[in-house]
Amino acid sequence: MLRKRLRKSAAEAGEPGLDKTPVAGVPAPRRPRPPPERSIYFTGESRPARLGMDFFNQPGIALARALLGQVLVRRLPDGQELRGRVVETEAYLGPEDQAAHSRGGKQTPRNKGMFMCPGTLYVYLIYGMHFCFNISSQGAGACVLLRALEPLEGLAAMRDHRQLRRRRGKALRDRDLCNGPAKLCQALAIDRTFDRRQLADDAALWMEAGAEPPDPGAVVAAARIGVEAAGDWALKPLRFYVRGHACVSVLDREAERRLPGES
DNA sequence: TCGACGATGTTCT
DNA sequence: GAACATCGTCGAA
Repeated sequence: MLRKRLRKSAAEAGEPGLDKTPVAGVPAPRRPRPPPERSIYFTGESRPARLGMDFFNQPGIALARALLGQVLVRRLPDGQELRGRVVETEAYLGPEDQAAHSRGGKQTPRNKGMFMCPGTLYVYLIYGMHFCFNISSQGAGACVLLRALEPLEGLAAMRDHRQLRRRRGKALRDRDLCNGPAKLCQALAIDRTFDRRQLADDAALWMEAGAEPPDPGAVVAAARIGVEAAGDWALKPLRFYVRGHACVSVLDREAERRLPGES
């Protein structure tokens, strides 16, 4: 009962309009902004196009890289839109990948979304209390896990959502709102009801083209997180993140040193 | 800032 | 009954 009340109040707390609060330690977004006195909602300026099926229909590794810099949008029931730029992903390659839920071609009611068409969401509960958010890619049983976002818009609502589970009232830094797979789900109010929905045509959740992709030379390929039991597959560089970005969940200094141009 | 640890409940063997 | 693609808190440094 109390929990229900808390959820409701958080959903109602979001303020409409753009939240221009910059993220500490993050270069200012390069997305062109309208003059301050003119809201984009009243100028007729259109938002970037939603990414369609064609975008998601690429192999897991390619999609994991291509998602960096794109913008995830969550429209709340009250109409407010939350936006975050993707800064960290992990590719799961399907039956051969010993770290994937689809390893060995295993298909269960839970992981069905992994086997559905590219752009299908696979949202699952982990450790009994957290949700993780995946996007199906090309190839049966292959998908991409979103691990971290840079909050762009609707930070107040994100903070409210994130604060629900925390005992102490200490305010979260902007960079801590979405820097983990379960954190971003919590901040954007993404739960299991989104499982198996289509990112290409859903009314409450979609992906928009980012202003510009990260410099390919700034994308770190590192081992995935939390899959130590997967043997050799745990070591493969299938996690991708934007080097130097404050919102990345886990840094891999060794992998960063392997980047071209690094000594 | 980092490491240890407990919370929590679904899913699968 | 064990495993689990995590997170928040606390105490030590």
